[in-house]
Amino acid sequence: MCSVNIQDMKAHKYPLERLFRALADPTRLRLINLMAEQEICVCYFVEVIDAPQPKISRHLAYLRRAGMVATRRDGKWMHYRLRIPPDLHAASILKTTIDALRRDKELQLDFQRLNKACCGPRSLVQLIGAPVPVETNKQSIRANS
Amino acid sequence: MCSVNIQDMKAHKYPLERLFRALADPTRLRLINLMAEQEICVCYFVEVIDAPQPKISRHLAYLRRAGMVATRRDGKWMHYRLRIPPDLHAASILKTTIDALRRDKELQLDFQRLNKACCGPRSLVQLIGAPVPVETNKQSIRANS
DNA sequence: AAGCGATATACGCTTAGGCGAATACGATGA
DNA sequence: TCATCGTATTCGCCTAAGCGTATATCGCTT
Repeated sequence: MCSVNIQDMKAHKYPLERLFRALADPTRLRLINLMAEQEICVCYFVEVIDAPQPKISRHLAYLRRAGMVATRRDGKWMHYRLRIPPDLHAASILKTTIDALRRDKELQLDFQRLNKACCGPRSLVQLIGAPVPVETNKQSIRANS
Repeated sequence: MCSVNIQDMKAHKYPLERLFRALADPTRLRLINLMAEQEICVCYFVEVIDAPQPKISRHLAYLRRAGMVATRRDGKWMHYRLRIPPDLHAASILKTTIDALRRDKELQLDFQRLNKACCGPRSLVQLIGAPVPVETNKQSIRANS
């Protein structure tokens, strides 16, 4: 269920290199920002980021190969959540990154769009019965803040 | 003297993206590790990392364009030092990165090679009168540790 | 001014990785 | 089992950026 295929991980010279490559893309930063608190369904990513679905899936696949997210299937829907890196330095870097993203005006709009898509009058939840995001990851990425 | 050409900086969507791209390369991580405590002359980078000089210069130029290093000319020699990012989150990420690099066995060897190149019996200092590295950056990147 | 040592840049090539469009896959429900 | 919906992957194209080699630039020294 939580597919994280070790074989898929590209071998980089230093462990942190993989983390930095994963973080070096604006779309992936937006995805990570949205997943910071909650497990999120792919359909919300597509709605909020307003990009072609294959683009979203490709970046999620990149994060999966980098070992940064875990997945959970729920019928037709696929949910993604952040994984806390086992390495303490990497975890610290990711946490600081998320804190920085939360302060970005533009990324705050993503949360607004997520709320609207999720709970608004014409939300996906009501229109097609999409699953409501749930706070998971109890030992959350922000638990130590 | 401290050339940091703002125009050169490539425009990325989010400020952190530039930082992550700069950190997403093994050679640049080695350079950053070596500069963590001291201003370093290019000739030592070439000696320690044991790579073609143009490769070193190119990666240093990348770091310069990303605003991560400052330079000081001393006759024929060019010294590079880390700049503390003005953004607090970026500074924190860089500091954590350096802490992580210091724990890497392979990168510790770089310091050993630096010591040998600098102070050993057949050191560059003695052979060609290369400048001795000096601890600069008094408000050092590690000052707040 | 000429020559040399230290460093920087230009050139051509190669690869990683981004994109849109098309298509494949997998689960559900008729 | 077949259609549909949500998601993933493939394809072809393009750009960023890595590399080695060659060459340019910049200070110093004579």
